[in-house]
Amino acid sequence: MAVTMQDIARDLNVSVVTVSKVLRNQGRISAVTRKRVLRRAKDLHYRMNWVARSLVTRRTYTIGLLLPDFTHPFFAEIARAVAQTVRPHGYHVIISYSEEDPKLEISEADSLLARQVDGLIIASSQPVRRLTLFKQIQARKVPYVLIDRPIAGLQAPFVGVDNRAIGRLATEHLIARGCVHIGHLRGPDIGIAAQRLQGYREALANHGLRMPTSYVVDGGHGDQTGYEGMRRLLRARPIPDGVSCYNDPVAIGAIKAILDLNLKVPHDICVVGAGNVQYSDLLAVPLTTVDQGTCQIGARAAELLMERIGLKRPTRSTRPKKILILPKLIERQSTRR
Amino acid sequence: MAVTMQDIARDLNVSVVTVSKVLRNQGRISAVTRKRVLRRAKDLHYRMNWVARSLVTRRTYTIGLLLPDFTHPFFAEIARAVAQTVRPHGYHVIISYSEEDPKLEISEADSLLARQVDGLIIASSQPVRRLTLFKQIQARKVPYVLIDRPIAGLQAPFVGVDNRAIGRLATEHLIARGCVHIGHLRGPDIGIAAQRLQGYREALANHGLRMPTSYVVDGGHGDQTGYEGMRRLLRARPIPDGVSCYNDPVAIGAIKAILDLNLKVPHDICVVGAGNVQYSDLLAVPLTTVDQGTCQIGARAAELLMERIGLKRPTRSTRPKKILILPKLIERQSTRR
DNA sequence: TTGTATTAGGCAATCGATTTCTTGAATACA
DNA sequence: TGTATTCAAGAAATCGATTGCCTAATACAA
Repeated sequence: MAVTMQDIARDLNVSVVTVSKVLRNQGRISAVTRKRVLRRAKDLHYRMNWVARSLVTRRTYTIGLLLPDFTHPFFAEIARAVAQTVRPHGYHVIISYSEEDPKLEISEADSLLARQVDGLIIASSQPVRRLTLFKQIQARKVPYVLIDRPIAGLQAPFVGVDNRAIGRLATEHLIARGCVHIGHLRGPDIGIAAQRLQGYREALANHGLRMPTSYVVDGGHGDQTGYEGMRRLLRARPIPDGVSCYNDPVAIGAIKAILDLNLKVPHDICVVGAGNVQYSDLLAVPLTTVDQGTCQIGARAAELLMERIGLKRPTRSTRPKKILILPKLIERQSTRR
Repeated sequence: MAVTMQDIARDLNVSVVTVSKVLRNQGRISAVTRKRVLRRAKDLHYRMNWVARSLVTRRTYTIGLLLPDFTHPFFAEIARAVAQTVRPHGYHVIISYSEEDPKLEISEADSLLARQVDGLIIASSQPVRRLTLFKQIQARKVPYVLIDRPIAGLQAPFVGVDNRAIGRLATEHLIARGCVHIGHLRGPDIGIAAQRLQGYREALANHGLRMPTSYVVDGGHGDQTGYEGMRRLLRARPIPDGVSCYNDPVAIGAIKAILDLNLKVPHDICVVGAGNVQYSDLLAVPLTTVDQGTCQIGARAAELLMERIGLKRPTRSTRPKKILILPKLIERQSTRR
């Protein structure tokens, strides 16, 4: 059986209350008693039972992190940043993943709440306009922060990257590198992909450029689909001399397609990805990409959550913060000419 | 305030005990009462308070996963496999990472134990012969399983990959592909790297081959060091026509070095990595590698832990299991000729 | 001397469940 | 009819802490 405060109290002929107070540095305790308690606690290798404490304080010092998939480097890095940020506050992170399944996401969220987590960070895969999950969480008055994927029509704190800026940055970089026929391999995802596409268009517009509609092609979200998308894009005339891609895997697929046609990257065609995934610099042609500040997303989200957990009274007054991380262009081989 | 069993009991004029029994499907309860309780619970959106339950049952249905770094795809995948495996048992996973810092690892383990986790899975970064951490855990009688890195002199369940087999498989594959001058870029890590090196030597010996000592070169553990290692290896005479590498990043660096000298992979030199990291097939030359069954490691470790948590009496009788996952060769471009 | 503060520490209730033991009523059996 | 058995439900103790209020002792001021 583990050592409890009772054991210490009994040994020292004091009450558990006294022990508890000493161990929390709280209340008025004489130096002598304090020393005795501390001493005995150390001797017995006493460790607090956090479950018991949590029951009465209603704080578990645990947050839930609900992601679609933490194998993906993007989410893995977020997880690390979150864990790192909350650690100094004495918090731990319970992970959970939904595999992009809205039902599973709800049941996992439920189960995290049952464990009395003090807060939640969610990259939700709920379909648009399905707010039940969030309403439930709100009803339980558990603070939460959304990340990566904003939910339309929801008043909730959010941390994500500025996807329009990503599209803009990538495209402007191509323009700066002298590309004049700039295509875009767009992604499948409605929200994010659409915004990156919009950024692409904005950049063009800002520079008074117009591209044929055949320059925007669906590139899916993986290297396979990126490859196929690029094949299609390469049939456009004039052949593009620059491509901005929905994400890195798509860009990698695109580069393959280009090389397979005996064209050169970046000599004939420049390629920009987005995401700055690990190993981006180990590829056939190291990929210029837009870094989406993954660490920052995790860290800011965690900070925001800590803040909201901190204030007991959920201040209805202030509107929930939305934080947009500014992406940053990372130039590598694939556009350097 | 959240709904408790009390609320249900009061509403129905029954005792909490009855409610508790119904909700756990335990004890003798009449169909009528059961229905009433269930009904009311649903109406009030009752959710169990797991903290309270844990206090008395001494089960938190939570395990701790202590890794050096879960940003690394290897560990990320293990984390996923673990979470997936324990989910059906009603378990959740608290993650913690040590950043390869033994001190931090100890304090994190401590803090996980204070949270009353039911078990621990650890990829430890304790230096050799420092068993204090594990002795501590054992003293608390919390089941644990080591993964990836075995700890010498410790009687503890372990799940990892057979590293000798990795070296052997890689090298035998090169032999099968007709390579006759086979080098090895070894890693820095004493335990694992040494075993892979040994596997390399075994394979050669099994086929009656002998290589000059200059064929074994330190390749570090990243692509940068792998690049440099390969440069050195390329100065050996005769120039190797096959290289087995400590891990994938090293192999990727090696391929770069080879290509930079205007040699062709696999035509002039075959390269085999180890680890089968994500994106291995997106590289300049898709990399033949030895898959180390990452998922399996996580899954088996989790199963083992569930098993040990299951039996109340820690059976001292059976010696702790050591499970070695058999690696598997994945052939891609870099050796296909 | 009396009254008021201050200090050190403990009592009892509480958090929200589970567990063990009882109890009273209904039913079965002799 | 009397006794044994079964059944549904509850009382009380418990898990290991925290919290608010109380008390006794000492110090200080009037």
